Amino acid sequence: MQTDIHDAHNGFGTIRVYPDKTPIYHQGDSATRIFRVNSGVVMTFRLLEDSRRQITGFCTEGEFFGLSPHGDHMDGAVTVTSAGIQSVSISALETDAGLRAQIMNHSFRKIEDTQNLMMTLTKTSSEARVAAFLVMLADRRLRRQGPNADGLEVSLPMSRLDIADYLGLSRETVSRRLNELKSLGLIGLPDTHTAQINRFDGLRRCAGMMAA
Amino acid sequence: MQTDIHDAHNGFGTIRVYPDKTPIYHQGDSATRIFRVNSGVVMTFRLLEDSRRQITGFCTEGEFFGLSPHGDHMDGAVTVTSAGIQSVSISALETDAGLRAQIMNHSFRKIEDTQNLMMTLTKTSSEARVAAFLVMLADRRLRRQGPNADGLEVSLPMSRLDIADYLGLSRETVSRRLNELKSLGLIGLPDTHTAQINRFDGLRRCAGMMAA
DNA sequence: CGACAAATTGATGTCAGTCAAGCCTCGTGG
DNA sequence: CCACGAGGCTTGACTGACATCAATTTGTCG
Repeated sequence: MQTDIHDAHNGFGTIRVYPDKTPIYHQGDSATRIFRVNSGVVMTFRLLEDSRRQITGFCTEGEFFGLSPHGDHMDGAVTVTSAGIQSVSISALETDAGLRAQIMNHSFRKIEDTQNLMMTLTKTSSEARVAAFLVMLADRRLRRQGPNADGLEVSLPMSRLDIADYLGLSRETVSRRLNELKSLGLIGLPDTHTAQINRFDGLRRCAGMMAA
Repeated sequence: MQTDIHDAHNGFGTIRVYPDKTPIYHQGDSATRIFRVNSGVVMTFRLLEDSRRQITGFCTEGEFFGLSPHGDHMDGAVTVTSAGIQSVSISALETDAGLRAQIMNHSFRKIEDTQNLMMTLTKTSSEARVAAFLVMLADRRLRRQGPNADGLEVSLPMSRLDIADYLGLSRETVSRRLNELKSLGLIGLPDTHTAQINRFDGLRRCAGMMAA
């Protein structure tokens, strides 16, 4: 029996690997499947008429995306890096109680995450937002790796513009604030797509709240 | 048999009427019940350490609130006006499939609403936000009443500060933009807590996008 | 190695926040 | 019935943070 990726199953429907910058689905497409990131990074985003963009999330291993209330996707999804993605037909929700519970749990968490993001975007300075972004990535990595906080390197596979569209800033401001955090000694930037966390506590404090 | 409000049932647990400005639950409380607005207006909000506040929603007739992923409420809830509120134990989710479906549907819609709010807060001018807020209230009313768009009066039971904390603005800016929309002829303000929609299309256009 | 895209850096403008003062409304008590 | 007071709303002047525009520099991929 050949292992056609379209037919490969491991308890959550078909599995497939996509190269980076590949659209998984488009905003407005009818939603027939539910997706889960197996490896790599996927970002979801919403577009406005005038081509403005809000990135609604960066999904990594284990996270679901593509959940839609009615027929249509309210966001689009694209791989940031090469990514392994599992998917299952939406109809599986009706039969599989375990999956349903998992999705429900994920939905609640998603609401919380979205509200957290909203708080960050509306109540904090550009510096705090960039710091919060780095803290989020670092936390995510720490959850999977050991708790060696300081000295940790996190990868930033997305472009500055992607970060900007996630944080509601301009790409210039993202650049400025990153270099500001660097000159404060909180982080290092060995190369454009890597950040080194020097003082995690300081970064957290920065993310929490910062008047100026 | 006496109709103790605590024991009154109509298919969705107990019913109770609260006066205005009454807390229903507090942020951080353990979540044991799910709520549904029967009449009146309830607002949910999240607080930050330094007493900043983000209002996450104004709930009216038929809307659920108080859904929490884990044990604790991630937001607080207060009545804006006098309000009739139904509630049911969270354990009913396990037994009642219909309720579960309803809640699930609501959760998806909530994610969408929250993302929409986020778009509004991060991508639009203060004028557009205030216009969008009025459009939302008007739409909500139109869904229940006839489709006589223009001339419609919507009530603003919440304070200017509440609106500001919903839209991520200062109370002064809310005030300024409301009066601006008034002098543009799009709305009328017969009194502080009432807005009259004069040109609904214009208001929509304003809400959609506005450079200046 | 060369060309194009992305990122940085600098200069300037603008929108909304803050501070401060005045107004209007409503409830209270004389 | 009216005077007073308190809280919420409005209006104005000023400030500041981030966007925008523009020019380099750096990075990447053929």
